[in-house]
Amino acid sequence: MPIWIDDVLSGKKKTLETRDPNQVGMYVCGVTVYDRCHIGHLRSMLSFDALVRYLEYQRYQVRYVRNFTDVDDKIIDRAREIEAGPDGDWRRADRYATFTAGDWTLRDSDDAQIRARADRTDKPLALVVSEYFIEKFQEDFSCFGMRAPDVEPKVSDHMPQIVEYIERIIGRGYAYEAGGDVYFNVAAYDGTTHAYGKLSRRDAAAMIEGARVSPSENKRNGVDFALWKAQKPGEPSWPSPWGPGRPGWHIECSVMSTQYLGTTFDIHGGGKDLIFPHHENEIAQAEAACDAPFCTNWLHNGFVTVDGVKMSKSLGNFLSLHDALELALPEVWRFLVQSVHYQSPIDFSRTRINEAGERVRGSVDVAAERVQYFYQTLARADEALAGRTVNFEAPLLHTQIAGHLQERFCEAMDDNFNTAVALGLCGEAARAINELVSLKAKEIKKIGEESVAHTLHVLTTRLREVAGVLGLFLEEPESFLARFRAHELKKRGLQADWIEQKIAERGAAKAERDFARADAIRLELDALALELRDSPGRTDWDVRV
RNA sequence: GGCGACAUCGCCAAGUGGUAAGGCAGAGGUCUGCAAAACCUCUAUCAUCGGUUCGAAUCCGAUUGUCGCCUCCA
Repeated sequence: MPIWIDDVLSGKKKTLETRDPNQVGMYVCGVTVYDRCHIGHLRSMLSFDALVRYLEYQRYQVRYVRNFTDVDDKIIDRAREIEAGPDGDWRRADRYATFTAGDWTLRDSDDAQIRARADRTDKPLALVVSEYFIEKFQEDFSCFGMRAPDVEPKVSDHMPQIVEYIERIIGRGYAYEAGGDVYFNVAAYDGTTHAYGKLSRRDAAAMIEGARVSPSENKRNGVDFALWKAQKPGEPSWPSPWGPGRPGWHIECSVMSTQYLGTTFDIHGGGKDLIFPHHENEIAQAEAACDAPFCTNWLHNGFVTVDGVKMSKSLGNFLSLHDALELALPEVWRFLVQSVHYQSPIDFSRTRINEAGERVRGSVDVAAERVQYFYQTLARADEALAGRTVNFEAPLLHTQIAGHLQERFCEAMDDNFNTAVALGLCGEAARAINELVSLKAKEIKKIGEESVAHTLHVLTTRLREVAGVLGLFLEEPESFLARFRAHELKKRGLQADWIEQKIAERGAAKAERDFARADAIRLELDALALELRDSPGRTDWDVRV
């Protein structure tokens, strides 16, 4: 079955065609390492992680490249701020207006560590900054169990290639040197067989017409963009035919993607915000340098909004990965990301009380509850199946879902990676499992014990397989649920021992048929969002999200 | 100002020509000492208006509203 994708370049939904029918070359724009990552980065990484996993499930051999941009203006700015020290004027800049005390604590701690590292090396501070945040990236993302890229190239390791690439663009007449800078000549490029603006659907002529060149720049036209920037005092630099300097933003992705995937490759991904100018310029540079089509399929993930507003640096309303992990376990975030189609915005919210006084569940909390539900379901099924031999000849029940889960899952994923529908199917499977598990002995006898066991076995196996493609429900249920409880208790400052003791007291009261006292204890725990579940001979408890 | 996207049940969210997935919340039920969990049942004609079509949430036009890109951003 073909995979249909919504390709941004052609603007159409089309079948995924790859150069080699068995292989996919895929490049995803990683992060510029000047600060900690936030849940916008997470969303992007997880969206493309699901995509890679699904392609591999469909037996494609995927070569996955994700870069680090470790040479950039913002990194240099950060280095300057660190140099100025924690009491510098930079602290009062607008972009820090929304910083909380907690934000500053983390910030100061990062800066202090970077400074300490810089003291032990001769490297420019900016490179120490980027190395530090690459490490933090790896640390912060390690718990998500993402499929690791095959290559994670860094700009600083590719200077000769970048210089050579720029020389090629100049050689073909699409770029010019001016005062140690090199600029891409949009007018020259667009005037040929190329079309600048084809990805973002902009009219190059109008942009060239309307753009202004600021007096401080050496550009011939305002839309021209820097391929190489001459060194300014105090900046890290590398040698080049145009004098010491550093690459502009965009060029690194053209160079590194074509180096590792070939001049024409299959999939390019990134956040929607990168369409213009970043990806537009990547295409222009690559097609100017290589004279071959660049990437053939472009996919962009939607934004994360916070209470309906786009999360952005300038608004200061972003949630760092660090804070996100205090709120919820990695798998909950993964579930949240995949419960929404990758192109749609995801609104992140906490549970709140609205104007009408109603409790409105926040998206993270709903996701947490669903993940808990799935693991509880699997735990019940495992328990029901423990020590049983399955008769595969017994008639299958719930055939719509048990017999066709994989098929329907693939249908959903083939349709532009619709993980939202895919998770809906997982929910159907879980409901069927719960239905079977809660059957009474005589109902089971009536239906056929072997049929029930066979169906349960098929449902759990298929559910795990299919959800596993999305990176979900791979853990042992008991181990996940234990961590889940621990995490929730910690957030609320509760102790498991204390709860167990309360439950024991309630058990004693129940044994004496002192139901008033038992109910009082139940209510006390209920007020703390703790649920008790009585079953013959034992009382289980859980946290309500 | 230029360009683009979106508007689906109280909330979240799938659905790109064939008659509205799913989740949360709500109501009723099974179960239970009472509960909870789990399961069952119920709850929408898709912003408005007009058009194309045998047939539209899905295509076209207009209107209203929200948002995004054009400056850093996944």
